[in-house]
Order: sequence, then structure tokens, then C-alpha cells
Amino acid sequence: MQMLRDYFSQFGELSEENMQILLSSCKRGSLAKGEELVQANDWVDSIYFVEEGFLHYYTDTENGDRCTLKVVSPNYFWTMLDEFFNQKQTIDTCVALTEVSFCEIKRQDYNALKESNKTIASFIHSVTEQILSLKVIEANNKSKMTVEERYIDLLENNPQMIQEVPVGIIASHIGTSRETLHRIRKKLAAA
Amino acid sequence: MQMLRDYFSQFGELSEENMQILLSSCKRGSLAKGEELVQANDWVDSIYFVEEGFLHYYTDTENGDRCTLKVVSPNYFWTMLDEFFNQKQTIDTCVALTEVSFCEIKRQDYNALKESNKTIASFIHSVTEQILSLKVIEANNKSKMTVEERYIDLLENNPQMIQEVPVGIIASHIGTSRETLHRIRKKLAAA
DNA sequence: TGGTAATTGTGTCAATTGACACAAAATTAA
DNA sequence: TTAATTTTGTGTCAATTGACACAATTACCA
Repeated sequence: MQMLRDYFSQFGELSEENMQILLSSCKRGSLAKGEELVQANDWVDSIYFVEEGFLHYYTDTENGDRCTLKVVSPNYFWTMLDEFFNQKQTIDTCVALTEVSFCEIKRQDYNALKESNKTIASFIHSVTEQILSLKVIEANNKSKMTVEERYIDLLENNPQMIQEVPVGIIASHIGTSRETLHRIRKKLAAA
Repeated sequence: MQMLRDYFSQFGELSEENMQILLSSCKRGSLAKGEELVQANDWVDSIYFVEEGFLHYYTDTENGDRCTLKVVSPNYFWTMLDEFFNQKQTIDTCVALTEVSFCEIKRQDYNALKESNKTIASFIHSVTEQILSLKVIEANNKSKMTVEERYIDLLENNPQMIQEVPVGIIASHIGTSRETLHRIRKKLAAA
């Protein structure tokens, strides 16, 4: 749980007692490569925190093509938020691209935490605000940066993803085709 | 304040007393067309709720081109979230595309609300969660839909924006150039 | 370990797109 | 109300991109 403890710590001080309460609501789990964390028709009853490995969150459209919504990297909270908060069945899928170890917080425990004491409730609210802020930054970066810039950003800030995730999936993650990403790689290699 | 009251109501029941506390933290304001709500170098100390009119949230890149981050429509909470939550100066701009009327919640009042009582604190947390969920839905839709589909979506769900916002800005909002949007419009008109 | 499946590199080609240019129309300001 | 400014419509053209195809390589499973 050390990773999750460190993750929480970046959002402010918390007494060891409260940190324990927080961490005791999290259960560790793991997935083999190819195993599904959430699949179509599932109800989404947990929030996940990826410790190691990569997840592929995607949707299959009516036209039959697969649309990558996100490649989830380590040290990241992820769930299908609308389905989790509003208790819906999903039509999307989330599958392990590599071996994955994660922490899981069930809805019931998440809700209990918000009721446990004021400090924890307020702390979780801060974490929610920071995740919201991060989502907007990610969305804005997608608007601001070109595909090539996003690939260079990955090279610099997430080389592990490039090493462990198939290029086709990285391509869709940054919003282009496998072939175009290949052109970018060739161009960068030449420079 | 009726719009804001209705907006809040969709997230759950609230006693009239608590609703009053909530609404009394909001001050109404307005902008003339072309007036800036937030500009480069500003500190961002408020959250805004647009009642009427449209805002243009954009950034100017080093290369000298303007990048639209969002066109904000009525009935929508908006601020520069990272700057607001983390007390930073911004490099971006938010300007009124039309006459705009809005409600404003200052950081100080927002923080006071979170301390006022448990019901309100918990209610605001729910609103934050729903806004987070909405942001992710918006981001996912941007991945799933083509430019043409997003334009049709606007036609169906936000005709007012099409009527009141220049096509060049709508084009950048849905992620394309003015010329390509014009081609789409011509094609749709022919069909 | 050998065979199968998946992934990658790469070329060609058609379609889409963005950049540029400029006249027409509409909006704004003096 | 007129002049100046902004926005819009539209054509051409070059560059980028995606689709397809397939051989080479790598990864996986029995």
C-alpha cells in the first residue's frame, strides 16, 4: 500500500490514524495480461488505483471499430466514473495490457469513508477536486498538443508505456493510427 | 438565481434553508460582448456558473496560434480548475462571446460552504463528483465522435451556440478548421 | 520446442484536411 | 448613416492522414 499512501500524501497531511482508516478501505488485487477488470454489461462498483502495469479502457462502436478512451498508467486512479457514481451498467471494457497490480475501493467503503469523520471526508473531497483538475489538464493538453508532441511527451514522461504497450494501442491513445505513429517514430529516429 | 437553484436541484434534495445558504454564497454578474472574465496573468479566485450567453476559453501558444479549450454554454459551471484549486496565475483567457450573465462563487465563500455544515459539504462533494463525471463523458465523446458527429450533436442539443457563436470558433471548439466545418455544413445542407 | 497468432515495419494510393487567398456579407463603431 | 472591421463563403493546392496489403519479426501457447 506504500504507493497509495504516497499518492494520498501529495494532497496534504493526514494523521497516521486517518491514513490507516483510508488505507484499510482498500483491497489489493491483480490481473494477468489479457484479463478484464470491467467488461460490457458490468455494473461498476469500485474505484481502482493502478500500482503496476497498464490498463486499456476502450469502447467498441456500432461501426465495429475499437475506440481507445485511455491507457491507464501506474500511480493513477481510474474507474468508469459515470457508471460508478450513478450506478449504471457499462458498455465499455477495461482490460489488462500487462500484468497489473492494483488497489480497489468498493463503493460501499468509499461512501463509508465519506461518513467516517470530517477530516477524511474533507480529504477525499480534495482528492476528488485534484482528480477533476487533472482531467481538465489532460483534456486541454489533448487540444493544445499535436500527435507528435504527445508522443514525445510519452517518451519523456512515460517511457515504460512505450516499452510495454503495443504501438497500435499507443497510437490510438494519442489519437492517431498505427501507421502515422510509425512515420513519427521514423522521423524522430532520423533526427 | 432560479437557474442555479434548478441546476443544484438535479443533484438531490436540499432543505430550503440549506439551499438558501448555498445560493447566498453566489453573486450575480454580467459581461458585455468582448469583455474578459479571466485574462493572462490573472489569479483565478472564483467559480462561475453561466446563466445566459457564451464564453470562449482559449490559450495562445508560443507558435502564435490560438487554441480553443472550450466554448462554455449556459447552465454550466466553469473556471480554470487547476488555477482555482491550486492558487496559480493563468496564462489563458476567457472572454465573453455574447452578452453573458453569470453567478460567481469566490474561493473564500466556496471554502466556507464546505465548512458550514455536513449536509452542504456532502452536497458540494456530490456536485464535484458529477462535474468530474461530466468532464470524462465530454472527453470520451471527443474520442468517440467524428467532427461531423459533434457538429450534428451541437445542431440537435445546442442550436443556440450555432446561432450566436462565430463559425470559426465553433470549428475550433469541435476540433477542426473553419473551412472544414464549412464543407460539413454544405454537405449537410445538400442532404 | 515447434507451430500459431499477434505485432510490427513499410510501401502505395486515395481521401481528407489545413493553409492561403480573396470577394461578399454582416456587424460594429464613429 | 457611412466607413471600418469582422465574419463568412468558396476555390485551389499541397501536405497529412488513414486504409489496405503483406512480409518480417516477435510473442505466446500447447
